[in-house]
Order: sequence, then C-alpha cells, then structure tokens
Amino acid sequence: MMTHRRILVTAALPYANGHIHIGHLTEYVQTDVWVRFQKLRGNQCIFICADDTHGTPIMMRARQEGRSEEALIAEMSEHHRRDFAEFHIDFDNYGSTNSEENRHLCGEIWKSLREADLVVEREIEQLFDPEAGVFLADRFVMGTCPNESCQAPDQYGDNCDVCGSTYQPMDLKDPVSTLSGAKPEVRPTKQLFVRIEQFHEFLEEWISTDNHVQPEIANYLKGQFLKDPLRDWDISRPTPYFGFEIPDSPGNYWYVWFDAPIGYIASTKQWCDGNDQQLDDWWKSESTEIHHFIGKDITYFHTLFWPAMLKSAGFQLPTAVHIHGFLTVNNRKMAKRDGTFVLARTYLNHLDPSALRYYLVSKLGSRLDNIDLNLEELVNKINADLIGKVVNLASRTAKFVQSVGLSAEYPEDGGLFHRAAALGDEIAEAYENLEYNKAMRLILSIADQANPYVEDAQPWVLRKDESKAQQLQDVCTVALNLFRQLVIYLSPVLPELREKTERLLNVTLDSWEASKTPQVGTPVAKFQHLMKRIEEKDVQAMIEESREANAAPKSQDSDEPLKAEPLAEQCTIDDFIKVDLRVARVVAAELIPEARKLLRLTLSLGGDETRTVFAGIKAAYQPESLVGRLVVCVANLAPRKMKFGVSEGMVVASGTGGEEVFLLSPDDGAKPGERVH
RNA sequence: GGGCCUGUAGCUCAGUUGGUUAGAGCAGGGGACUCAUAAUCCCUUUGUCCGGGGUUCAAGUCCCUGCAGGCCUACCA
Repeated sequence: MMTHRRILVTAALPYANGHIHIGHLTEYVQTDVWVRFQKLRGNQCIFICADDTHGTPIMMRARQEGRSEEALIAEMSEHHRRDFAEFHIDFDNYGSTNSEENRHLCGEIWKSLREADLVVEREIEQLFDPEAGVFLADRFVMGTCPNESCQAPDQYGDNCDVCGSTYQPMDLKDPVSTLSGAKPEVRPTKQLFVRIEQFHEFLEEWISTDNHVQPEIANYLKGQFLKDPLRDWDISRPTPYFGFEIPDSPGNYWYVWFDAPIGYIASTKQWCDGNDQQLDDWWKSESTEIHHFIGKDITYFHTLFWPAMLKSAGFQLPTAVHIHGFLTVNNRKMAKRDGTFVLARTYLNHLDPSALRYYLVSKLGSRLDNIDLNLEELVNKINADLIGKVVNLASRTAKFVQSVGLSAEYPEDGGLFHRAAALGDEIAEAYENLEYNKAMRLILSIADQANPYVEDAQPWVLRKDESKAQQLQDVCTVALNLFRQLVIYLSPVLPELREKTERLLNVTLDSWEASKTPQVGTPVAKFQHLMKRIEEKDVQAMIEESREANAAPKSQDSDEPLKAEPLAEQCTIDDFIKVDLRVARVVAAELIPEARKLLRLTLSLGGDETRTVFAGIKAAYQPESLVGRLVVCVANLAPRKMKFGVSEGMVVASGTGGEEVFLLSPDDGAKPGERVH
C-alpha cells in the first residue's frame, strides 16, 4: 500500500485578456488528468488556478471598451470558468489575482523581501506616451532598429526581428507608441528592483537536484542565466497601472509577474477558508508536494524568480515544475488564417471535449516536445480506440445481461482479468511520471485482448440456446469486468465515460484499487450510448467557424495591422521624392546557408544597372520562385555593410516578418528601371 | 556562432542496464463474422533502425563525426 500523499497542483494562470483556446487546453488537460489520477489513487490532492488579471494590456483594453478593469476581468473569468468546466477541467479553486487574499499575500512576501534587504530603488528612464498617459512596456513601442548595419523599420522596443540585436526601447530611432501613435517622451521614474543575484547559488543548487525541473531545463537555465550574475529584477511599474499599489512606495505598482504566481497561494487560501484547512499545511509544510504545470514560454519566471521569492518569504518550494511544449495543428503553428486557431468555445460547438482530452493525452509524454494535433488522426483515433475497441466492449455485451445482471461469481477467463489488474501498476507509474502516451498504449492493449475474447466466446450464439444461459452470463460478466477496468484506468482522462459506466453497472468507480477486484452479482442497466463517434464533417465545420470567427467581416478588413503599427506622422511630397523607388527584375536569388533570415538577391534595373540586395525573406520565399519576377526596390538607399556582404538597397514588402512577408509586385506592363511615383 | 532536442515500416510512435530472426497501432491487401456506434476478429506486405567511422564476442542501443529537422539564445559561453 502506498503512503498517503498531500499534493498541491497548479496550472498556469490564464491571462484575462483573451479566451481559452485549444493551445491552452493542452496544459489544463495534462494537469487535470494528473490531479484526477492522484485523487483516484487515494491521495489528497487539490487543483488550484486563477485568472491572471493585472497589467497594462488589461488596462488599455478596458479603456478601449469604456468600462472598468473589474468589469472586464469579471466577464472574462466567467468565460474561462465555463470553458474549463465544459472540458471537464475540475479545479478545486479558481480564483483571481485581483483578490484581497492576493493583495495581502503580496504584501507579506514583499515585506520579507524588504526585511532581507533584497529591494533596491533606482531611477531609470522609461518611455512615456503623453497621449495615452501611460508608461510604455517594450512591446508597446515600435521604431527603427538602432543597429547601424540593420536599420530595419517597425521593430519592437526590445529586439529587432530582422537582425536579432537587442536594445533598450530608448535606443530605437523614431519611436512610436503603438497605443496612440504618439511619439513617446523619455521620463525618469523611480523603480524598485529585487536583487535576485543573492539567490544565485541557491538556485543553481535547486534546479540541479531532486528533479525539480526536467534535466534539459536545468541545463538551459544554467547555460542561459546562471552562468552570469543574475540581473536585478525590475519589480515595480509606475502609475497608472492596473494592479496592486505597493504599500511602502506610493505611485508604484507590483509588476504583474510579481503578483501572478502569488496568485497560486492566494487561490489556495480561498480554498482553505472554504474547506476548513490551514494554508500553512499546504504552503509551509515539508510533507506537502507542490507541483506546477506550465508552458515553456514562462519557464524563467517559475524556475528562478518564483523559487527565490518563496525561499525568502519562508514558503515551501515546488516539488517540481513540469514544463510542456506548444500545440501545433496539422504540424503548423495555430493560425487564424487556416482556421486552426480554435477557441475552446468553438470546439465545444462542434465536438465532444472527451475526444480532445483523449487525443492530447495519447500524445503527451514527459518531455517538453511540442505536440501536434492532426485533425484526421483525431477522428481516426477516437473512433478506432475509444468507440471501436473500448466502448464497443460494453455495447456488444451489456444488453445480453440486462435482465440477469452480472454472474454471482467471477468466472474463469483464462487470466484476462488478472493480467489487466497486474498491468494497473505499470499504467499508474506511467500516469505518475506524466508518460500519458505510454499509459494509453498499455490501457488499449487490454481492449485488444478483450475483443478477441468476446469474438471467441460468441455470446450472440449462446443466447439462442437457453441451456447456455449461465455461460452467456459468464461471458458478458468477463467482458463487462474488463470494460470496467478499462474505464477505471481511463477515468482520469474521460470522467464522463466513468459517470455513464457507473450508471450502466450500478457502481461507483472512485478508486484505482477497484480495478483489482472483479465486480459480481450486480444489476446491469439498459445500455445507452456511452460516447459518440466523431464525424469528419464536424471537424470541418469547426475549422470553418474558426476561420469565420477570427477573420474580418467580409466587407471590412481587420484593424489589427493598423493598431500594431499606427500611421506615421505626415510628410510632404518632397520627403516622399527623396525615396527613389524603382521597378526591378530579380535576376538571381541565392540562399545563404549561414543566414537565418536573409536571401541574396541580384536585381536588374534594366541595361547594366544591377543591385545586390539582402532581403529578410528567407522564411517566406523560395529563391527559385523569385527569379524573373518584378519587385519594387529602394534604389537610392545608402549601402549597408552586412555580415554577408554589402546591401545596395531594399525590396519593398509588407507583413510582420518571418513567413508573413509579402513582396510588392507591379502590375503587368511595368518595366525594370521605371520609377514608382 | 553557441546550447538543447529529434531522426526506427506510408503515418504516429515503442524498443528496458548493448545480447538471438527489430516491434505495436493506424493506413494498405485478403478473408471471417453479424452481438455492436459500417463496430469486431483472423491472416498478410513493407524497414540501408539518417549517413560514415570506432569500441565490443555482440550496437537501433555506447563513443566520435557528418547530414537533416525543431526549439532556444546570441558577435558573451
């Protein structure tokens, strides 16, 4: 018998700025399955989550919608809760970072940081948007890359997409606020920093021991952050900011990444208050395990800052931070354009949540690989595995024993039940270690033995001979007991199947141990469908709706590009004329193997006039597809020395970069060398 | 440029501390059955285990190297 464990589990807090989509669901399903598994094993386990509600994006959106932040986050919370509930994601408490409990705990932890003398005040300069009246985070500023050899326009405030260099938003040339289009001013602000370097040795030790993080993550952190002194962590934001004002620093607010993880504790506190529990038993007790499930994008907050904060405030550190990869659909990044950016709600409009749960779980392992949702495979897998093999077992036998129930004693079955029970240990180990794909393989192997058993025993023949009634009952008793084992093993993934099976077999399947003892002598209810097949057309309809819901209305294009990059200030015709745009023909296009983004183009402006241009379009265009086509180039741009040679101009394109690059082409009839007026 | 990961049948993947003829599911082909949500069962085809070296009695499995793909991160390692 295993020891009774007390386990606290969290999933990342979804941001209150958007709806839940199937990418999010990978994490919540992974976590929910683990929690349900622990509960089934008899451990005391609670699943804690909350909405992450603070920060500039929430503030700006509320303003835009003309309502309070509180109204916005309250509505979002409703949506999130409903989506999760319908995907059978069952939190013990779902809170909000904008709660009194959280404010209080932030204060407590803050006090510990102060007392340990870990907080320093420093004056820094930040960009301020005079029109919107807010300080601008890096991503709210765009301008020209300050790198002399790059000068790419329209880059964010922290780094350049084109040359990859990093810099401060102050360094950008011609910066523009993406909120208002105004030119930001540089203003000094006093901000608070946490001297996290104090924890350097401790963190190095912590990430290297006891599987606190996956080995590849430990490796990454050591190589990426811990090899140098850790930089002070900028933990405050000046007013206006939607969040908690720092008690001993009026006008300053805690940065959202300070109060968000504390939200885990605050949400636990709410649960404790409602369940007669002591918070300290969960967050300050060595006998409690704490497991965080997060995506790889937020690794650094959870493996460096968070342990440091907990450590200094005397809280228990996580037992493990489990990090997973991202979800792709049909092997591509989810994209609105492809209809693969599917909201949880849109999925629910067309398909059974159990299907996605099973599919994701059958793909998930313990590593942080990305996982792919192949829609064709989804249909196939659900129908073949769950309907054809698992549910079919009950479907083909239950009605034969509807009137008599299960046999009074468990019949001879050639060791089938015993073997499946023994396999339970291995399945449990796979669940425990987050090797869900392995667990599903093992479980399905039971169904693969059960169906031939039924085939061989031929209950449909037995029932025609009244003298074989006992034999018939026995065969169905075996099949339904194997089915019952399957359902227990699958119940962390498919809670709905469990409930329906409980009704069919008149039992409660709330313990893993139950899989070891056969069920006998109980009545069997009238068989009803336990799960529906998936139809290809429903998947198609879901994709269509995702496309429509996200695409702009037909007569009107989306305002997103303009919002992302507001109009520049007015210029005169003289300004415009300075830029000599010419039609050019691509006469050669070469891959530069060492370059990540660049292609080397040779452009002809007619006659002998040519230009060599390095263009950041490698991800978007095949070189051979470019040769011969017409493009528009900036012909009088000052040459720039680049890593692979001198670039003598630019080709004109729109798009956000990467694969999203669209070259301009003149209509038919244009000739190389013609000026664009 | 650096770091990490991956590369096994058409597809998705298993292959335990190196040990006999390399496996499963799906797909494909053939057959059986009719209880079941056109479900199920049986039989069946396919592999330069990415390439090249090396260690070993023995390598998909260990070492080196090359190639390809993915992710992360940078003229700092």
